[in-house]
Amino acid sequence: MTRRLPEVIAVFGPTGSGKTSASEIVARVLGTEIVSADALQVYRDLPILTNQSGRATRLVAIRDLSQEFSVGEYARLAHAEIDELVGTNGIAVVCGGTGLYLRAAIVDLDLPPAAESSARARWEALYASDPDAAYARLGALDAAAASRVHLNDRRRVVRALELAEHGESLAPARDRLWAADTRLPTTVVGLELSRISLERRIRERTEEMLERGVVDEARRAAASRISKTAEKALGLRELVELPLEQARERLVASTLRYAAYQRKWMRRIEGIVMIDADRPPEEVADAILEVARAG
RNA sequence: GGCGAGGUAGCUCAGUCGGUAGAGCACACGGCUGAAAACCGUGGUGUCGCCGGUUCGAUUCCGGCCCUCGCCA
Repeated sequence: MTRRLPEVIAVFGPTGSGKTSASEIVARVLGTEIVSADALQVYRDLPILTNQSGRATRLVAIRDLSQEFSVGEYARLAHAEIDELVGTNGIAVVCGGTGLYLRAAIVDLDLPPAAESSARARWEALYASDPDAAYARLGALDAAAASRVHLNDRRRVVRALELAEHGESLAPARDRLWAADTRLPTTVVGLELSRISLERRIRERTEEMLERGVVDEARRAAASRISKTAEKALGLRELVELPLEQARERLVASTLRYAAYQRKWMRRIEGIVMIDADRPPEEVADAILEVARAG
């Protein structure tokens, strides 16, 4: 008899680390399903560009391109999916490359509420006309939040003002972003890969995307109404605007850059167990299961 | 071969009326609590094509050479 498994296995890693294939095997072995932690895979009209798996994965392809999406919304949905899987199968696999979303899935971030769009527009306007005044206003309303936010960080200054206006604060009561206290017993695994292997995989995958028709996908997306969150998908603009050769190189380069950013997240997460991902998915899956069983 | 334009950071380029140079992007590091594939902060990484001349001092002015691009042969 193996040791008791955690209720959540979270798999994090850079794009191209093979976390999806490995997680699919893990989920199948454990008789459960995957909850995605990816901010762009939520969009249903970008299956190729955002590397959506052909298999059913929760929280993938749930939004139209015209819709905004956010961590707050994601956190609620993810908790519901995880709780359901744990209820029926005893365990859930969370897999994704968006660091903040992965954290939001496994930790209770206790995010303050969303702002009304009229309030946001009002503060945006103030910031646009006079950033110093907006920042000074924040200092008066919520000094703690102001001290955490830089004057030039328009997005956060505006957000902090929205919250301060309603007696909420951007400065959290408890800092849980990096803390190890999870909602449920959780094992967090990080997939590691040398830069060389990563680059090779990203190049291969980019070729594959082109063969599968990303250019058309991007053209269709660009022609439709697209939200601020969806338009950030790497390569979307380049694939539409640049000649194929240039678009290909830019996509590879920006994906590599993104992978480096994801590595930063991996390093920050407390209690994460790193495993070598430079081997076949079956072996990676075995390694993940082993880590999970070891507690 | 002739004429013209150019050679400055990893890339694209600005600049120095002669006092060893700076932007954007890239890169590195850091931050982040409802846009996170987002947003923000800090950092210049350099034989200023090569050789010589003038000068206290040349990346800058002068001469020669090399290379790139364009036009004409």
